[in-house]
Amino acid sequence: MTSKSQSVTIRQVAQKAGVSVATVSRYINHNAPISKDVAERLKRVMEELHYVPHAAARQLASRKTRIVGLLSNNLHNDFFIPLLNGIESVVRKHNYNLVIATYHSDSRDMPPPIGPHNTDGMLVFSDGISDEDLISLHVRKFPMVLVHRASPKSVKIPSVTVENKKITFELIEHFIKVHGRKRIMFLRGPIHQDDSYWREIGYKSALKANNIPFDEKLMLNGDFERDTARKTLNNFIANKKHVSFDAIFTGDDDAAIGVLNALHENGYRVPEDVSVIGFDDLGFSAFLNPPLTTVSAPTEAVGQVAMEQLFSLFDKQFPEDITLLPTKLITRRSCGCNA
Amino acid sequence: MTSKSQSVTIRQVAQKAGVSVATVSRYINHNAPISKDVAERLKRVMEELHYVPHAAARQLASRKTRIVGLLSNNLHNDFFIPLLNGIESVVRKHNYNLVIATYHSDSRDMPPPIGPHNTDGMLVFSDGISDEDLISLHVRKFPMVLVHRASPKSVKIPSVTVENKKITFELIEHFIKVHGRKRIMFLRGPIHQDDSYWREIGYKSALKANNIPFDEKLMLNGDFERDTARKTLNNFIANKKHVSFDAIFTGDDDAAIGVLNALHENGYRVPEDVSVIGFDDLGFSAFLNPPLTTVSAPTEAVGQVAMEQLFSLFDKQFPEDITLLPTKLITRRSCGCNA
DNA sequence: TGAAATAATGTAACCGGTTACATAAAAGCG
DNA sequence: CGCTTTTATGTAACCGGTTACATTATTTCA
Repeated sequence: MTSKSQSVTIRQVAQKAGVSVATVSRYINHNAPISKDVAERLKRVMEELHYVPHAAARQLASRKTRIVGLLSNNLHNDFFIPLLNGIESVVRKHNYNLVIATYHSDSRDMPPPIGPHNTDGMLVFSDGISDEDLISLHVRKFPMVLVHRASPKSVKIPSVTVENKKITFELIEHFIKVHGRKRIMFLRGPIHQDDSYWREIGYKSALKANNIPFDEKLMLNGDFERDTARKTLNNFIANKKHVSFDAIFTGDDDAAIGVLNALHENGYRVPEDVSVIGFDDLGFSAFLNPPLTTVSAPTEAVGQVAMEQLFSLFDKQFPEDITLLPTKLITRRSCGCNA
Repeated sequence: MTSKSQSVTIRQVAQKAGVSVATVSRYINHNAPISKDVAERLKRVMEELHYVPHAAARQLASRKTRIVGLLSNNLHNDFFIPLLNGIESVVRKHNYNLVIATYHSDSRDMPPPIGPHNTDGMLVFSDGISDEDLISLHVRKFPMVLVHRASPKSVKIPSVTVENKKITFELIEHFIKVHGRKRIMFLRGPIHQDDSYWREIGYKSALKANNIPFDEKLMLNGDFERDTARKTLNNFIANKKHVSFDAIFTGDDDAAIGVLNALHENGYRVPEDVSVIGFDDLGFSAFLNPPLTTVSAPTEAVGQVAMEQLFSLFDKQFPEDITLLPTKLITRRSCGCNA
């Protein structure tokens, strides 16, 4: 053994088995008939040599990476666990690899770390990448599926997310009709985030349908993040003592944690003083203090469906433009139910 | 434009800029002096052509992938969010890509999806891969760092995890000395899991130090998972009504959720009837019902440190064999404190 | 039974970069 | 000012696979 840790190549296998490299390649890829005895010989030799085909060489020659990407602006939300599990299960089933990267389009001069140069396609979560970049990749035929994000208007990139508007309408009406709340705060998510947009629409239309005027002072930024939500609400309470509120739709469950925290720190009782509803129904939500009323969203299924759609694009099949998975209100104590 | 979506190659760039491919390569990699005007010309041409170097080709030629892997047996625990964030931040800083894969060594006949053939090194989380495979990779000089797992005895693979034994000793004593508990249950994690092992040692030694006999009926499998923990405890309660218990160390916070759930379903009050302590201090833990007493573990830092160590291996530097990050008991209501 | 189809394999070009080696021009220097 | 260094660039082999094309052996079948 020389000092250079030379890896075993297909030619070494071929030589040792007394066949050509083409035959070895065919054996590896099962894409041409191989005689019984040659196959057995190859199997044995490959084991003896611990041969594993070099991924980059295969990729270069075959023009396929068997890698799919997931691009996101960050990985902070607990929500990623079910999403990732859904994605990963499908990737594994198809025998692909998954690369995960975060990217903010404001990190200009850096191109997205995932693209046609290193993957066969990708899932785009949220607003990590600009419409412009998205369109540019799409016209170059790079397979993509959007997750919790709408396609830019000028193109049709498949998009998978959950029903937001209708359920938000319902939950706001729940505040109003079941618990008699009128001063309902909405912590929206990141600006331009698509779920947040539709939740906002649902929020406003429910207010309107119930003759409650929209008060922009009650719509704050929660960023779908624990810490932002907590800070935002703390600031609000500190600076706007005169602005009353009796309910909060926190945007999502992660933000709900920050909200419960801030309310608690400031002496508000939930649900007596303030009624609270989240979104996602993460694993811990039923066990918060108080148990969180929330919207159950099939996040793992979103990941699975999106990834299946990406694979269907590889086969030149075209999924629905928009796939909306169903959501459902889960009432627990934080809104005032089950007291 | 021909119908084949031929990607732009380095030769096209070279030709259009009137230089050789070697010069283009040098410009891309900044590894040799380039004259000012050639550099500018190349920059312009590359932009015009939307040139992006083909990853596989670079990998094949340079013998480096600039990809690191994370191998795990699953991605179910919320604990992964901080871990992934720690890992990802370091990966991004070094301008690498991250591939994530799950793998059970019992899925025999399949080799691990991550290895020398497609990455420059990897982080191994937990028991997804056998000692045997680990050793085999290690002797072939594949850079690895273990996360929350000990190195096989016969080799020295750097390992990063948290202080388990001492803190578990402390928290068990907390049950005993502060809250007068004597029938303390321990839900261990997956068998052979290293953290679980040391927590078990800490548990037993605390019992011994306080003259409480170890009762094996009180040590059950919780798997560090919500659902397993809930089922295990439900079964226990159903089948062993005669076996009393007044405290539970749940193993980790995720399992704590299942435990709180099961206790609630069976009419036990926490902390009055049963005192509960978790491990990890995940984001939601302070807001469970009741707020969970737990051990704060620097999970994000574990991810960062492990990944930094992996990169240091690339530079032929050798980190500590074992890195133990500090842990701390956080008392909240579930144990009986702050009542 | 001879022609056509099929099975099994080999040869060598090619995928798109990197880099060792060579060379020419410019700069440094005694 | 001739000689050594340094700067800037080009040529072409090479990384480890895949696959088009060619070839021979074996079946199939009218």
